[in-house]
Amino acid sequence: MLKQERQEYILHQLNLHNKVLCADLSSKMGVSDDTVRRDLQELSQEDKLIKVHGGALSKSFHTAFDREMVYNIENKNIIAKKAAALVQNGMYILTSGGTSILEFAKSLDQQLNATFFTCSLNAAIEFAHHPSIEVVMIGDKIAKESMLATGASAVQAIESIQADLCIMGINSMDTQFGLSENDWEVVQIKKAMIKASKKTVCIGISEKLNSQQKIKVANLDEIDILITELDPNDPLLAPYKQHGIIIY
Amino acid sequence: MLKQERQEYILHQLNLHNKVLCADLSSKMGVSDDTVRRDLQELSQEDKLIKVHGGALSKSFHTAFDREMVYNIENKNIIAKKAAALVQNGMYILTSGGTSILEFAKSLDQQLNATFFTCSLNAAIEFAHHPSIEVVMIGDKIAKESMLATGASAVQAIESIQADLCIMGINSMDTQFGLSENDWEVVQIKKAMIKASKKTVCIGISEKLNSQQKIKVANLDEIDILITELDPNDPLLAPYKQHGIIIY
DNA sequence: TTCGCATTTGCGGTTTTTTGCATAATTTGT
DNA sequence: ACAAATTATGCAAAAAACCGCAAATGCGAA
Repeated sequence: MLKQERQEYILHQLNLHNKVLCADLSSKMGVSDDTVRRDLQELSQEDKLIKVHGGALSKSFHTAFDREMVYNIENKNIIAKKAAALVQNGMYILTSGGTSILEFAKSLDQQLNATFFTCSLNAAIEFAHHPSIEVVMIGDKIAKESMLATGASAVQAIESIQADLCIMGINSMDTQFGLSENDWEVVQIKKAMIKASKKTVCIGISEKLNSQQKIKVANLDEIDILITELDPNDPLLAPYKQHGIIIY
Repeated sequence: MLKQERQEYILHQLNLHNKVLCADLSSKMGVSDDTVRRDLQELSQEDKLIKVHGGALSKSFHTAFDREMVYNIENKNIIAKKAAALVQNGMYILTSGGTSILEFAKSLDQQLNATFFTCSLNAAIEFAHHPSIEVVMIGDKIAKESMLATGASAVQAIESIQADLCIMGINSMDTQFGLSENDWEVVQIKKAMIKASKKTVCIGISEKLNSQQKIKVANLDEIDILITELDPNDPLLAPYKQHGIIIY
């Protein structure tokens, strides 16, 4: 077994189990403990994993959080305020989940009277804190990573709604591929939401722009409005403007 | 189990329960008391927790000290553990919301494989933190005070379920009036849940016993099991036992 | 292919870390 | 104050990591 091969295998196992044991690896790969140790040491130096006595732990599980998180909250706040301005009394609004949406929920005018539909547990809670708006949770099996209700029943429920606005946090957007996601179930939900709304608003920090993921949610022509933290005239947004999307 | 893994597990448990017992940890993780003690000592030196006799306390919790709170949380923990013991692999379980249910969710065995249905946003989130159980959120209009989905659609959804167990936090219970609540919408949900389950388990601190509220949820004969923080032989529970309810 | 060179790998011996146990000391609750 | 439970301490065995070296392997060039 080649060195590269081994190291890829180690990282693969680490993604699967979040932990690997030196002894396991050496017997599985048919090499000596020392070799495994050296592999782990290298990978650790490359910052790919965390080496511990007896094996290694996945890095993603341990850290991975709250570095740029803090930085982005400011931007998300700018976005949230712009989005909140679009909401008017009496509207029926579908929303996805995600941190941008949570900020949006916090930014809503306290006098606002509107009805929000969402599949996201966290978003539902945030909306429910608001004094006057109505919140409808769309239920189904919960996808744990995203805390989103997904499945046929949720899609059906969404299909039975005629909303004025769909406010959607974006993961990836691109002039070629449009709006895309990595999770098939979530994609089904988002597609249904867009279909069920008169207008679709995408919100997200500009980092998410010009990137794509595996599964397409919608073409750009299905998107009506795009909100980022940038100035509407920022050149980064020009290509989207050319596709007929209104930028705020 | 690796050392770092153990320590992360300890901190995780501490976030969940605000308190851990040496003995609990050693049996859960399959290591000796001494090892756990040494782990706690290290974590304590790193300022990650506060070590006390018999276990450790969460740092954040210790600062905000509230006698009443602590007292009730301890009781709710006792209740939660008893309730968790009733759940077996493969079961379909309906649950209501409330703090007792949240504690119950935290106390579930990490290896458990079961499916939980709930109308409570908070409960759904808590269940979804569990590594292996399935969570189904039953959606509808959110009642803000209780963060519960209520309404005809939710009731219908519940009616289409055949659950093994219904675990219900109680607000008021009484030998005369049975189980009662103040919110009409919530009552509809709870009634539907009891009807949809083979067995109904009521959980709640003993304070809630021998009190009644405006609207009846169920007669005592519809309740199979009652769990409080008290010893099953406590005289306070005797009248309920006489009504054929099993006490844990 | 074959040769030479750099890298990689395995092994023996040593050091360090970790863990569990026994016993003594301490704390807790009654 | 006493009995039970919890903790500290010292110690020994096992596991893992480290070190240096020689053999093996991979790789590029002749």
